[in-house]
Amino acid sequence: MQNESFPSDEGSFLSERGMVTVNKKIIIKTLEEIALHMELLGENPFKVGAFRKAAGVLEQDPRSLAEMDDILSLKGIGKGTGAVITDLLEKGESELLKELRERVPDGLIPLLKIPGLGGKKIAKLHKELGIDSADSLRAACEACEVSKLAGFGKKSEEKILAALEAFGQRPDKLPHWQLEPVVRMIGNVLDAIPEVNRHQVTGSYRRTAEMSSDLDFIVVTKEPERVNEALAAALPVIGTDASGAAKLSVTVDADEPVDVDFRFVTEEQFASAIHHFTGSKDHNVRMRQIAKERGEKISEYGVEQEDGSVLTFDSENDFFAHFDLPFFPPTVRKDGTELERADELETLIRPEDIRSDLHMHTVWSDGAESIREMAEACRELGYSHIVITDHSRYLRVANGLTPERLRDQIREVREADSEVDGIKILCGTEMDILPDATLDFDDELLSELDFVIASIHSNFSQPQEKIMERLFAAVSNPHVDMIAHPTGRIIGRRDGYSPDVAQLIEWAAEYGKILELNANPYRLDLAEEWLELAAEKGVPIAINTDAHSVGQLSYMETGVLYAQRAWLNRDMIVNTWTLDRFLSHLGRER
DNA sequence: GCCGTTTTCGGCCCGACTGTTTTCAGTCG
Repeated sequence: MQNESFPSDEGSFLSERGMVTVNKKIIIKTLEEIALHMELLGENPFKVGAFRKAAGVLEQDPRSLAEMDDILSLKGIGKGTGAVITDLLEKGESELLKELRERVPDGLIPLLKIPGLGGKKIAKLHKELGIDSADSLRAACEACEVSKLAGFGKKSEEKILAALEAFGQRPDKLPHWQLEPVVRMIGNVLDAIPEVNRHQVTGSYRRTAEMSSDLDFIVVTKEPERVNEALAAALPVIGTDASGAAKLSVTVDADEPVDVDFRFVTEEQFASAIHHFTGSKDHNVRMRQIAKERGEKISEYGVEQEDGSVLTFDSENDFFAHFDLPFFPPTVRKDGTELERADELETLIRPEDIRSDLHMHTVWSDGAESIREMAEACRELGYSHIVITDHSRYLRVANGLTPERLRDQIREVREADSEVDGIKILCGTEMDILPDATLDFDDELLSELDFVIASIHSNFSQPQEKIMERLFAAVSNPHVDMIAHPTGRIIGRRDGYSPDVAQLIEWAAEYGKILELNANPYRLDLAEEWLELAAEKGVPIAINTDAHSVGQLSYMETGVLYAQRAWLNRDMIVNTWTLDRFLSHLGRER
C-alpha cells in the first residue's frame, strides 16, 4: 500500500539539530534495508527473510518503542537482528548496515524493480561487470556484455533494455477505481469465450485494496490452451510475460497499461485456486503453516493429505471449514493475524447491514437527479432513510445553495418525504468549512436541518495548523453532526489537505461527532489505518456514497468492503442503525 | 538469521514459467 522507498530518498536518520532520534520506524526501515542489501549480495534467502520478518514483527506490534521493554525477546528477533536494534538504540546507527552499504552501491537497489532481475543476478552483474547503476547496466547491455555472462542470454539483455526504457514511466500500482473498468472489460471478454465455464477476479483487487499492482483472474476451463489463445486474441495485449497451459500473463492496454494474470484450473480446483490467488501472501503463509502442523499441504490445487491424495472443495467456505475455521472475507485476509480474530467476524460490517445513506447530492446543487429520484432509488436498495445533503453557497462551481435556496429545499424535502412511501427523507446539507475557519451557514439555519455535514473543498495547501483550525470550527459547532471525507484525498492522484487525523479523531470523540468513510472509490476517505484508530477511540463512522447520481449509490458496497479491512464492527457504523436510533443519537437541541 | 524443546541441526510455503540449459536455477506471485 505504501510506496516502496529506497534509502536514497529515505531522508536522513538525523534530525535537524544533528541529534539522533531513533524510533520504531527507523528500526523497521533499517532491518528492511539490511535485508535489501543482503539480497543484492546473494545472501541465503532465509537469512534475508529473517531480517524482513523481524521488521514485520515490530510493525505488527501496536506498542511504541518506549512501551516495548521486551523488544529483544519478541518471537522473530534473535541474536543478529537484536544486535542491530541494540546498535541503533545505543549508537543511533547500525554497524551492520554501514558495512553493507559500503559493499553495495546505492545504484543497485532500484535495479531490483526490473522484472527478471533478483538479488542473485544483480549480484552477478555487479561482480562480473562492475555494474553499479541503471546507467552502467544500460551501457553494458548496449555493448552486449551482459549476454556473455553465464545464466544470461540475448533475450535477457533485450528485456533489461526494454525495462530500463520504461523505468519510472509507469506507476507501480493503480488505484482500485482505475482498475474497476478494466476488470469489467476482462469479465466481458471471459464471458464471451465458450470454453470458459466460470471465472473470478482475485488478488488484492478482490481484497478491496486501494491500489493494486496487477489483476489476477481464475478461469475454470477444460481447454486451457484454447482459452489462452482466445484471451490473447480478444484482449488489447501490449506484452506477454508468460504463456502456458496453467497460466497467461499479459500487459493489457487500458488508460494505463495493466498487468493481468490468468490461471486456468478445473472446476474441482476452483475454490482452492481463488483462495490461493486472493491472498494475501501473508495470509496464505499462515494458512499453510496451519496445514503443515496437521500434516497437510496447501497448494493452489487443493489440500494434499499425508497419503498424497489431494482434497478439493466446493467453496472457499468449505476450504476454511476443513481447517476448523469460519469463512474469512477476502477483505480481512491481510497479515495472517486475522486468523486469531475469528470471534470478531460475527459483528463485522456487511453490505446487507446498511440501511441508510447520509450523504448525497441532487439537481439542487451538482447532482444529476431529483430528490424524489434519489429517494426512490434508495428505497429500491432497501434503505429505511436517507439524508439529502447538497452543497452550500461557497461552492459556486457546484451550484451551492444560498440560505434562501436551502430553505426552499427544506420545504421540498418535507414535501417529497410525505409523498414518497417506504423511506424517510431527511433534510441536510454538505456545508463548506471556509478558508478563514468559519462555516458557510449560521447556527440558526443549521438548527432547521436534521443532519449537518461539514467539509473542506478549498485551499487544500494551507498549513496544517490552519486546516486544523478549520476542522475545529466544524467539530466544535453543536449543530455539525459529521465531517465528510476528512482528508480530501483522491487515491493515486492527490494527498488531500493533510490534517492531523489523530487529533481530529480525538476531537470527534470529545465532541461526539461522526466521521465519514466516503465510499466513493476515488476517495475511500478515511483511510484504513484511521478507521482503525477511530474504532479504537469509539468514534462512530458513517459509510456514505456522496452520490451525485442514482448510479453512484452503488459505491456503498465498495465502502463497506473497505471498512471490513479495518475490522469495523457494524454497531459503530451509523448507517446500520434504525431511523429511531439515528435520530436519538443526533438528539441535539433544535 | 531464527526457531524448536519427542529437533541445537535442518528446516524455513509452494508451484509455474523462462531462459538458459542439456537437467535446472532464478524469479515471481
